[in-house]
This record gives sequence, structure tokens and C-alpha cells, in this order.
Amino acid sequence: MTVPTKPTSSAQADALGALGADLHAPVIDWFEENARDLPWRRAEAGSWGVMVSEFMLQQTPVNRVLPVYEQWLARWPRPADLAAEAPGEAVRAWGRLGYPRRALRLHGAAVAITERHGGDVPAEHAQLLALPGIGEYTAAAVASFAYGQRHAVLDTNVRRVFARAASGVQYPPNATTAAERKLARALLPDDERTASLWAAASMELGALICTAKNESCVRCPIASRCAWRLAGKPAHEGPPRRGQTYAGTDRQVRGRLLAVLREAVAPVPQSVLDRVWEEPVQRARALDGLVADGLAEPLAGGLYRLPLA
DNA sequence: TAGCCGTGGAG
DNA sequence: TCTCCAAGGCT
Repeated sequence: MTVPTKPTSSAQADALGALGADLHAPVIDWFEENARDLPWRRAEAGSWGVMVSEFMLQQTPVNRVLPVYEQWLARWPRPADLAAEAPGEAVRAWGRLGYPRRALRLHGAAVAITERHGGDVPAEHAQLLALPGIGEYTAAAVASFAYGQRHAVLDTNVRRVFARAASGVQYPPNATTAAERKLARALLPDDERTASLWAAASMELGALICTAKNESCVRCPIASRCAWRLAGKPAHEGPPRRGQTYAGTDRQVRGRLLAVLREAVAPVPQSVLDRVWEEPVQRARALDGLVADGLAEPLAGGLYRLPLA
């Protein structure tokens, strides 16, 4: 007598399991034929290379990450190498990738790895999650891509693929829902090897084929099973997905201020920073924000620089 | 949890 | 020109 291993007897869960089984092979086969040759996918990248790439790829396109990634790994081939530097050097090397707090967090993660993990990127999901700048997605991605573990890796690409293929809608919800996590787990292959391939493959499918706009169903390996396509590709319903305005925001001002600090070799006088933005209240708020975030360091005499510690 | 946090390319 | 979007995390 075999005892059921599934915690639920839900027919829906069984149906999803069956759907997953139908999708795995075509998506993984497609991936092995069409995957981009990205440096962090090569064996030589190692777990540190994978982790660095994941930080840089948070909200930043692959093409822009590539050159910075190469320089970063050449300069800091191990976590301890980065940990030995001032955090401001990480911010400087980050260049114009955007969201420079990621650079600070990556530096902080390198310090923590050096202090708590003997200089090796931890393999356990919980330990990864405890590092600064690593959330649910990145922890799963590093554990899966660097260590071949079985995790539901839910990024914006995968969420879109699942929304379409399984749920039959054009776009996933704004924020990741419990239902999405459940779906991702239900679709996850049982064995580690296949699961980690599936994670990378489903993500690549979303990045290259099942894109947000101008999706290419004719090249999609699971078009014949896609619920959204079979339903006639109905347009997104509900509230418009909020767009981010940028011009005139504090973010723009912060960006300008930090650009000056990044390019300066010596501490910068307040008067120089003042030139980047006309409106004084917003300008001051932005600068204060950078200091509060640890991205800028105020010195005596109204001077500012990237953080030394 | 909704809002904040950069930047630049594509259509 | 303008809108949308790109391997999220944090509070």
C-alpha cells in the first residue's frame, strides 16, 4: 500500500502537475537549443559570479549589465576581494546600472559572506535570504543556478510565462501573490537537475519569446498548450499597470547628485552639487536621502564623497 | 502593502 | 516626444 505523498487531494493540484509535466520537456529542449551564451552561465562564473549577476540584473537589462559584470569580476574575483574595499568603490564601479543601493547591498553581502561563511557564497536558501539585497527571488536563483537546487524561481519573466500558459491571462498581478507561488511550486519538476533547468529555461522563454510586448508565439515551444493563446490572447483587464514617472522626481535628482560623486576623485563641495538641480528644497531632500542611505558621506566644510565605510 | 529606489533603449 | 519596460528588495 502506498501512502499518498501529496498533502492535498485537490484535483486542481493534479491537473497542474500534469500541465507541468507537459511543459517541462518542450521548454527545456528549447532552452538547450536557444539559450544565450551569458558569462554567468558558464562554469567558470562560479557561485560568486552568479550572485553578482543576479544583483546587477535586478531591474536592469542584460546588455547593460554585461560590461560592468566583466569588470566587476576581474577586479573582485572573490567575495573577500570586494569586502576588503570601501563600499564607495562598489558604488563607483556600479556605474550607471541604476539603483545604486544594490551596489551597497552587494558590498554588504560580500562582507557578510567573508565574516560568516568563510568567504564562500552560502548554498542554503535561508542563509542566502539573510544577506543584504537578497530577497525571495535572488535566493532561489542563486541556489538553483549556482548550486543546482530545486526552487521555484519566480521572476518577472517566469510570472508572465505562467500567467499566460497556465492562467490564460496576458499579465501577472502587480505584486507576486500566494497563488502564483503555489502555481510555481506545482509546476516545479520533482528532481533537482530538471528543476534547475526548468527554472533557467522558463525564465529564458519569458525573456526571449514570451515577452511583455510583441510576444513571439510562432517561435514558442508551448504555444499549443498555452491557455492565453488558446483563449484568443485576451487583452489585460483591470487597473492599468502603473507606469513609473521619472522626470522631476527625487530619483532623478539623486541620480544626478550621485553621478557627480561617482566621477569625482576628491570630496565634492556642496556648491558643485548645487548645480545639478535648480530647486533647493528638493535638492536638499535628495542629498539627505543619499546620506541616509549610506550612498554619500558628508564631511566637514560642506564636502561630500562616496562612502568610505 | 503600496510606494520608493536609476537608467537608458525600444517602439 | 513619450510611454513602457528590464533576472527586485526594502519598508
